[in-house]
Amino acid sequence: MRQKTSRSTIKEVALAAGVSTQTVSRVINERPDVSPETRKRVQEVIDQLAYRPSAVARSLIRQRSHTLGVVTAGLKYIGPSRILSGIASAVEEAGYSLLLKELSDFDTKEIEPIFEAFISRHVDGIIWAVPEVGDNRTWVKEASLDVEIPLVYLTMQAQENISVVSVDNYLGGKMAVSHLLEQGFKHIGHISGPLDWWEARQRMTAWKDVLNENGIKVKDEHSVEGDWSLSSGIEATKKLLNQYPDVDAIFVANDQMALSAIQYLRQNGRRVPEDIGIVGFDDIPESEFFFPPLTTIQQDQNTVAKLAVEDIIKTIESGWHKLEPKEPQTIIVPPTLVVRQSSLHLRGIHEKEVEIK
Amino acid sequence: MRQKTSRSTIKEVALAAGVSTQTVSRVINERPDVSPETRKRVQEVIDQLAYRPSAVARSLIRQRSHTLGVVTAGLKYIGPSRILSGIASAVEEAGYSLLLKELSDFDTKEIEPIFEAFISRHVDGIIWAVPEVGDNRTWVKEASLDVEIPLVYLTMQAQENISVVSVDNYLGGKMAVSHLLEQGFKHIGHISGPLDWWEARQRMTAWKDVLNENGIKVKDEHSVEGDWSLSSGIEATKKLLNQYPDVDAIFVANDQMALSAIQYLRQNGRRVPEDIGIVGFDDIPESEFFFPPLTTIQQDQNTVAKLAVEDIIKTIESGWHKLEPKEPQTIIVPPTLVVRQSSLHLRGIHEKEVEIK
DNA sequence: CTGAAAGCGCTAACAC
DNA sequence: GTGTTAGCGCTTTCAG
Repeated sequence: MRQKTSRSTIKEVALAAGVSTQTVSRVINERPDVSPETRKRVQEVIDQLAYRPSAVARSLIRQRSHTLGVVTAGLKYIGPSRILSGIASAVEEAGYSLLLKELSDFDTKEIEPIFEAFISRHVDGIIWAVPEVGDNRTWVKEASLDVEIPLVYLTMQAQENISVVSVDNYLGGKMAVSHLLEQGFKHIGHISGPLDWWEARQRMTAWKDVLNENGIKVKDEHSVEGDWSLSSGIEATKKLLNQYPDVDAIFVANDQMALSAIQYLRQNGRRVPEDIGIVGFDDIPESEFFFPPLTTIQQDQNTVAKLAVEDIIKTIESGWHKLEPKEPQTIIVPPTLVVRQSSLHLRGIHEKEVEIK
Repeated sequence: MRQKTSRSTIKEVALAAGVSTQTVSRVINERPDVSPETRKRVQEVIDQLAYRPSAVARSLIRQRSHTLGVVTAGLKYIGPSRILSGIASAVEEAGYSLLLKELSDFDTKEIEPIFEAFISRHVDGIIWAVPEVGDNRTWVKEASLDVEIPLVYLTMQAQENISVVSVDNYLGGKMAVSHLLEQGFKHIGHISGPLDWWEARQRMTAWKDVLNENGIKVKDEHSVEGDWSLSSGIEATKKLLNQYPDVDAIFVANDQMALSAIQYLRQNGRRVPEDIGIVGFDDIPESEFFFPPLTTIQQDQNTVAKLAVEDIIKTIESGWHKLEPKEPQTIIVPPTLVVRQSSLHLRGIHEKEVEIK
């Protein structure tokens, strides 16, 4: 028969089992110093009353909530939700709960109240999984100064006194552009993300650096700024073709823009990869099934999430107190180049000849 | 100067302000019965010490946590994350916090521990935002029987004694197929989602019903089951063309499969929409920029999320107790047909002639 | 208007 | 082994 009245307390269990609350506490915490018979009797009562210890009361007395605060932004995009998914399962696995806050705007100033809510709920640690846009990093750093709680940042520029876990965007950019060069492309343009995003700047800098290292002059009109969206991919491509007519390959800062770029190019009589090679960034599910399939840089966001959770929990469980300065960790995860058809120039040339015949 | 020691308590504030903790409590709760001078003095101390009342202690004494438990699954897909995003902002707006659990598997049996964790943390209500797959609904219903907490289900079959907020999948399916008929298509096939999903069955049933109502015989080989993924869209299309050679239009149960279907058709020399019309379901961002742009059914998941949150908070704040049987709410949100090029047969015929000339 | 006392559900520290 | 006492940080009586 089910217990349908309100949640039962340790007192009620104690009463029903004829022991003190302390003994019940010992049983539910699996302490050794309880006689087998007592334990059994208490356990039976617990099962019968469907008693569940109150995590709230425990948090109060233990000054530990076994809860992590997680801040995200842009959940409607695929990247942030994949990260959150990774965080959620890692947190779960570690036996913690997850208190979620979503920032409605990337560079919002509602950072204070978020920290306050977390503190007031006694979270044991905070994971800041908001992309670095504009100077939101500065605000967070500011706001986090009087937070005496372990804090890890995701996808943010590594810096002193701050623990960061991130994919190596710069390396990814280098891999993409080097690959295009190896394929024999000579005039490699770039469609960047919004340049107030740190990730976008990293990818763009990598593009410039690789070209420079290979003795290729980079001019301003060789790149166009997009905003990550499909529609901006079309606009940017149009503009780039215009201001850089010689372009024979484009490193596009994310897959969505790359996909719409390909679409636009094909509709305008440019073949991919024969006329123009394309490399994207992210490896979204669509990329593999596009025509032509998109060469791209794969970010292992699951690993990033796991590492961040592991790191913060290690800090928590080591009993770190803000008083001692902590040694911040910087973990950079390398991305992977996934080669598909959209960038295969060498082979593309042959296909071209065959088709033309 | 910043306060760098550990969190301050109401006691410390009281001491520093020379009043009792009770008075401090009155100030932070904005009770009227405090003299202006006292209030001011206390407020100053609060600001100076950066005092934040402990939500944990409050939850304990008030037996209300101002926290909602939310369960999702499949966060790596775009649909669930959009819903979660809507939930998160609605919850925030209502002044609640959000405790998140992700089910690793749609038909997992780890439901019990999730409820237990929520109960133990004294959540005021639970939002079950996991798609109905297989008989997971039954398990949840089972597990929720002894949960004396307001509970709302998202995207689930409406039923007795359960509050449900959902998009009208059946209506969406009808809109899609009716639209294709109006466009003059005669042989409308269907690529469904996995049929252990309730949503997939709803959409499929609608397809059948509309055809039947219009005197069209539906045979088994007129539909193929996919699994929502891009790759399954290709497989399913191949199979459908094979077993239903006359097919001149396809209602595809989600946009991802629709996109890869279009891709496959075009690569195999079938023009969309001239030879085959396509309608999808979901309206993902890509659909608008595809070639041809995809006609689809738009689900307003944000509205669904908002309604669910509003409903549960209303129940909570009405002081509902499980003892009284509650009158469950069923809210069905209608979807919208978004017409783009992929389904325009009437116009398509003219274009065809023009092109051929 | 303000304070003292009691207690939310649990556990730590000590007694027995 | 088990019970008693005290108290986590706050709010709710109820006096004054």
